[in-house]
Amino acid sequence: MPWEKTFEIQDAVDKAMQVFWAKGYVDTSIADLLEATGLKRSSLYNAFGGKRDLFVKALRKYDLENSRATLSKLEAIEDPHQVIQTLFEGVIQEALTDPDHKGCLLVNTSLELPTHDKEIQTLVKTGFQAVEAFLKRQIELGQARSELPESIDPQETARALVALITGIRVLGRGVFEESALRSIAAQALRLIA
Amino acid sequence: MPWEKTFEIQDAVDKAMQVFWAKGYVDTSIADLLEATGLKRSSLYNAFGGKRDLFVKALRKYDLENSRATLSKLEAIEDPHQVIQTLFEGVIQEALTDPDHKGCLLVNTSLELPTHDKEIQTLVKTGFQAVEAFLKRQIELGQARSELPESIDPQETARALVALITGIRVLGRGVFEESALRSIAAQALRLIA
DNA sequence: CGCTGTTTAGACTGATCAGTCTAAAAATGG
DNA sequence: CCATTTTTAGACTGATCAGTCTAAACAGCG
Repeated sequence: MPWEKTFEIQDAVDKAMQVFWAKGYVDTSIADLLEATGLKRSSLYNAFGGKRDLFVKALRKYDLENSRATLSKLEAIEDPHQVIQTLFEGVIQEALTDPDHKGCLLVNTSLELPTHDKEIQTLVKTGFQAVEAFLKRQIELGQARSELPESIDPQETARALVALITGIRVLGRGVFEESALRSIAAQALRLIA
Repeated sequence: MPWEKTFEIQDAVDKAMQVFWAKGYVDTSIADLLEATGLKRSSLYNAFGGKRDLFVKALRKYDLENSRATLSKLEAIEDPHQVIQTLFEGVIQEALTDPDHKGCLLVNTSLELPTHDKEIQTLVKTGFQAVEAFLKRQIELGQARSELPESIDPQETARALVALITGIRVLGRGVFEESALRSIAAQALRLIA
């Protein structure tokens, strides 16, 4: 018990996350998870409770290490306008370069499990709220520094930007081409100009 | 064969559509469809080919009778600005009043079957393109009548509006409250002002 | 009424699913 | 090197899935 195997466990969650991300919750079978993690059936059920619990762990990991980590990195940029532009560029880059077109696990989950599970629902909700709050802060910061116009409403604009990112995430999975996605980003910048 | 039962068939497709819309493709079982349509197993497999074929029929019906029908109705309004505003109001109203938070079947499908099926993929894609083209036409019409500023790019703006609608459709399923959805609509109108 | 072809009723099939359980293996601490 | 505890291997369970098939009911038409 002092001796621990958290390394392998985190690695397994990461592998599981990739599968859930690519195939969605329902389409991912235990067999898929066993293959991806390399774990054996009993080990998986022993280490995590079952499919749902593993999914929650994977979703938490995604939220922390993909979503929020991205926001943290962006905070290093000083210019708020540049922060938002870079955020949209990153989302578009991900949509264009990912051969599997996985999109965003939080967005995908919000559509797949609309009412099913309270815990997951809350997780998704707070994930989105984090992005909204981040954008609102950046806009306010930009206004305080007179780099963004005072005329725009930070709260409302942040929400619209979240909607646009969500749109890119969904439409980027096969409906829109690169030029269309870039159009969205361009219009997003118009909202903060 | 002269004697026909197209009435009942269309009715069955409609019932099936409601189930697919509410539960998604994978979560809808044949048993669900039998219960909803009132058909018996053999009748369903006889009338339609199977689950996937029935889904395609349901999706086509949705595209025609929900999505495109809405656009047609909106075309009766003369003022393009009013058209777009009414469109957004309608989407928000649907999100707020539907107790099941079903969202939009085309949006839901675009996330559920990203790569699976060529025919469905195309169906979803053209559904979105219809909305984009509609919005582009309205913007151009508004510019021709000098009711909308010449400075905005009809194509780009139309795409951004599609992304915002998609965002509302996704976020309206449980992540955003009424005020947040209204913020998005307000910012959408800023894009055409 | 009786013949023909279609529709219904529902049992059945084989596959797959998530999750459990037992017994062997491995690793710990003494 | 032994005893205790955890981990692994994989057979097994019961449920559910989409889809098939046979036999009975039921049309239409002569």
